[in-house]
Formats: sequence, C-alpha cells, structure tokens
Amino acid sequence: MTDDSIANHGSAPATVDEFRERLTQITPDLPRRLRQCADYIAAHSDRIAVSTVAELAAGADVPPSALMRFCQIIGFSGFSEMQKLFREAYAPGWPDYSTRLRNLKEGGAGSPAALLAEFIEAGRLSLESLAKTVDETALADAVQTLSKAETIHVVGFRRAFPVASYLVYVFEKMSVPAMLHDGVGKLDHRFALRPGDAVLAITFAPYSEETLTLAQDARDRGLPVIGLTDRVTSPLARTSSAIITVPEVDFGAFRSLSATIALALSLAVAVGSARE
Amino acid sequence: MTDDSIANHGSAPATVDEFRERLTQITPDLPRRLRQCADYIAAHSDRIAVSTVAELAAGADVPPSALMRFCQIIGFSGFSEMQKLFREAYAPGWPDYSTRLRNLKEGGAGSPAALLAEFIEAGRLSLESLAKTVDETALADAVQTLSKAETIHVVGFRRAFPVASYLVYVFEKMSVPAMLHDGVGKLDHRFALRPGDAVLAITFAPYSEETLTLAQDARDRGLPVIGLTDRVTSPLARTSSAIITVPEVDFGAFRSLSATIALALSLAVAVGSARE
DNA sequence: AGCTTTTTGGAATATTTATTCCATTATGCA
DNA sequence: TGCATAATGGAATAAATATTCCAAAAAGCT
Repeated sequence: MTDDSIANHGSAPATVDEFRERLTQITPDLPRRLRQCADYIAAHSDRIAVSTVAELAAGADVPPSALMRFCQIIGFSGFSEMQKLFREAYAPGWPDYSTRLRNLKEGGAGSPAALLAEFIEAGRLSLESLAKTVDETALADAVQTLSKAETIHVVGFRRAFPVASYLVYVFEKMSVPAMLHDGVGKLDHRFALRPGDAVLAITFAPYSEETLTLAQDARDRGLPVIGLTDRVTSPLARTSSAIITVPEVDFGAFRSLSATIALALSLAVAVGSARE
Repeated sequence: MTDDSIANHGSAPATVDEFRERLTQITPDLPRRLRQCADYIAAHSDRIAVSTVAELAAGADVPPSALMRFCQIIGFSGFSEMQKLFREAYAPGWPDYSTRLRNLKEGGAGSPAALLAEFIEAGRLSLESLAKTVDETALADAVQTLSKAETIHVVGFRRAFPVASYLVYVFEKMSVPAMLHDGVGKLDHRFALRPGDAVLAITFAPYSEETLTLAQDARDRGLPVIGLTDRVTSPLARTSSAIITVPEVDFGAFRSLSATIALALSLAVAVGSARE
C-alpha cells in the first residue's frame, strides 16, 4: 500500500451508499488480507453496527490490525467512525417498528389490531424472502417474452384474481394491450388467443382448473406461457415456457399477496418500458 | 428495592420475548428512576443493540448507574449481558436481505430485478409505516360496524379494485354475505343496498367518482359507510362513518398495495370471526 | 541472489465504556 | 418528629475495546 492510497483520509463516506460505492471501487486492487476484509464486510455489512473489531476480524479471518487498516483505507479515522455511520443508519429501517408491532399484538389474539400485526409481519417476511429467492434469469426471460407479444392474456382466479386484475390495470396505464380472463358470465375467452400473443397465468395451490386449462390451451397453439405460481412443482410448470415462483408466507388460511404483487408489478412495469 | 427482588439474578431472560414479558411484569411497582428506565427501554428496545449505557441513560434522562441497576433488576448481570441478547436477536430479520436487495439493484436501473428491488422496498416501507400509523380505534369501530351488517357491499375501482375483489374473496371464504360492486356492464347496483347493510368503500387519489357516488348514496339512505383511503382529507371522509387511512409508498407511478391488502385482510378476517 | 518496498501479525498502549461503591437524599412508618 | 429503609447520583475503578507501532515476513525488482 503506497502513501498515496492511504491519502484517502479526510474523505470518509457519509452514507452507507457512498460506503458501498467506495468499497466496490477499491476492492479490486487490494492485497490479500485487506481483500478478505473487504469481502467479508461487503457480505455482512449489516453486522458492523453490532460487532466489535475483534468479532469482525475473526469473521473475516484476519488479525484485528488488518481490519483496522482496512477502515482507514476506506477513509475513516478508524473502526469506531465506521461503526458510527452504521449505527446511525440503522434507525431509518424501523424507528420503533418492532416495538409497535408488539403493542398491536397485545390487544389480544383475535383483536383486529393483533390480526393486522400478523398480516404485516407475514407481508414483510414474504417480501424479504422474495428478495432472497427470486430467480433473476426467469424474470428477465419472462419480461423478454412478454414484451414481444402482441396481446398479453392475463388469467388468475380466486386469490390470484386480485393480482391478475392489478396487472391488467397497470398494463393499461402503460398502453400495453392486455386482456383479463376473468370468467365473468362463464364466457370462454379462449378464442381470443391469437398467434403472436402470450399468456400470463397465475395460480397457487389449490391450483385453479380454469387457469391450467387456459395455459394448456395456449401451449397447444404454440403460444408462450409465463407462469406465476408458488412452487416449481406446480402443475403450471408443465405448460409454461418460463416459470416464476413466489414464496408467500401465510397467516392462517390467508396470504398477504405482498410478494406476489411486488413481483407482478415489476414484471408489468419492466414489460411496459421494454415495449416503448 | 428489597433484597428479595434483586434476587432475580441468575434468571436472565433468554429471548427478547421473555425480556418484554418480564419488563411489563415488573414495571408497575418500580421506583421513579427505574420506571423511567423501563419506559424508555420499552419504547426504544430496538436501540439497545447499538447504544452505550451512557446514551441510553441520557435518553431515559437518568444517570448511568440507574440504568445499570435496571439491567440487574431484570435479571441480567449487567448492561453488557442485556445488550448481547439484543445484538444476537438482531440477525433473524434479514440474514443478508439488504445486501441482496443491493445486488438486485445493480442489474442496472430499469432492469426487471432492479425494479423488483424497488417495489419490494416500497412494500416493506408501506407495511412498516402502516404499523406505526394505524388508528386502532377506527379499525375496531369498522370491524364492529361491519360485523353487524346484513350484507357488506364492497366497492373499489382502478387500483382499488384488486383490494376490493380480494376482500370479497375472503368474505366468501368466511361465509360473510358480501357483494362486489365492480361496474361490470355498467350496471348500477345501487338498488342492491338494503336497510341493515353496510358499505366498504375503497379509493385513493385521484378518487374514483363512482365510488364516491355509491358511498354518498348509502349515506343518504342511512347505511353505515366504512372508508378505506389514503388521507384523512379524502373526499370519502365526508360520507363515511368510520375512515381508515393507509400510508402506501409509491415507486414511480405505481403503488405496491402491500399495506392496503394487509389492512383489508385483517379487517375481513376480524369481521369474519366476529360474526361467527 | 541481494536489495528495496510492501504487507502482515501481534504485543503494547490509549481510549472508551461498563460497573461498583458509598455518601447523600428521599420516603415510609411509628 | 425521629428513625429506619430504600433510592439516587456521581466519582472511582475495572473491564473491554480500539488503536498504534514495530519487528518480521513476503513480494517485487534489478
């Protein structure tokens, strides 16, 4: 390490974002031990706020002094200054969210507030788990396929229906030709499927017969089918050209749909902008 | 404080839940300064993991030694032991969730994965903010009103429609008589409103004319109207007997609906069980 | 291979932070 | 009102933690 690069002093990152930027920027040309620090910190930045130098150093498998040097190279005066940044940035997430949740639950099991707390929690967990498990490739494939389609046929019944209807609403707002197969009047819309179209089918266990049928139908005619479902083993997988799974956490017999809607929304917006 | 009560030693809470339980249990008969500690800690337990004794003591407006005593009364050997509990319990929420989000975003602005990350984030924020701002009284009132209604008329268009339709789905599953006013075929269902019924109206800015009209109509006939909307200044407030607001965070022009659905769901389930 | 420069580990030190102790003040009781 | 008991604040001490420094090892260069 030359004197020049230590001259980063005095320009400490002021936000977590700045920190990450600097981190990725300097990581490539760092000697072995310092690289270990950078890698470990990048993967566990959430623990900086609650750990000691010794603990982090042990995690990165380097002596404490190496971690110390690392902090200084990034621009901090030392570890404490870096930790301060993370301790302060730690508030915005949940100023006292968990406390509040607990209070809500104390209204007593079955009280509306307690129920709400449970659903909020389920929603949050679903979103987090979606972030962790989403298959980016499948998502990109789906976007690709749908943006090339003439008309997008969206189908979903029962609890998938709200998602389907929201999708169509968003497609409309973005001027993407889309059709909602909602089964109103028991009309069978399958003749609306035309060459060049694509189907976006949404269903969760217990899988809706109508949805599967429409997907199969589209498949038979050679149209691409994008499946939005809960497991890779879903019957929808057999008929779909791309399948995206959403890990939704239930509370009781009902699911929050948070993750499903977030996914549907990003799908729709991505398709909308790809088509412009 | 007698010697007996200090004898809590050796039975330190092993989980955050146990901690809270003990806290509420002992708070009532605590002298002034210790009570201050208990209150402050209860309201800010999320900051224990990242603060020093001095900081927390300053927050509670007591000398550090008082906070120290407080820790021991709860059963810990000292502050450090208490902090340890919170530092360890801090992981379960997001093993590396934020890291993951960041990676998703790095696919580039506009990429499907980046969009998804944004929507996930918006959903999470919405849920948290719902937890913090929900009006428990209004919620309880709404449940009360709806459980006494013969038939519940649910109305919501555009982006409120997915919520309305999900509500009706859940009501059906719970055998609650409910009717979705969806405007299919431009049919005007308002004659369906009968004495003893109630209306659950959902609308967000820009408020849908049809929804407001139906709410007004119900009001004129003396039926209770529950409003689910985005601000207390919503036009829906004028016609509603109870109004519940949902702080939904938008990303771009679209909203995640996570908070709205969580709220709707708990409303429906609470009503469903109240009617049994 | 021999010399120079960079990197490394760990022991020594400085600083911060937790914890205890006790003199003082307040409170409850006869 | 006076005595006993509990509560309090702050200064002194102990412990943990961060930080520096330097000798030794490794890497790069001629």
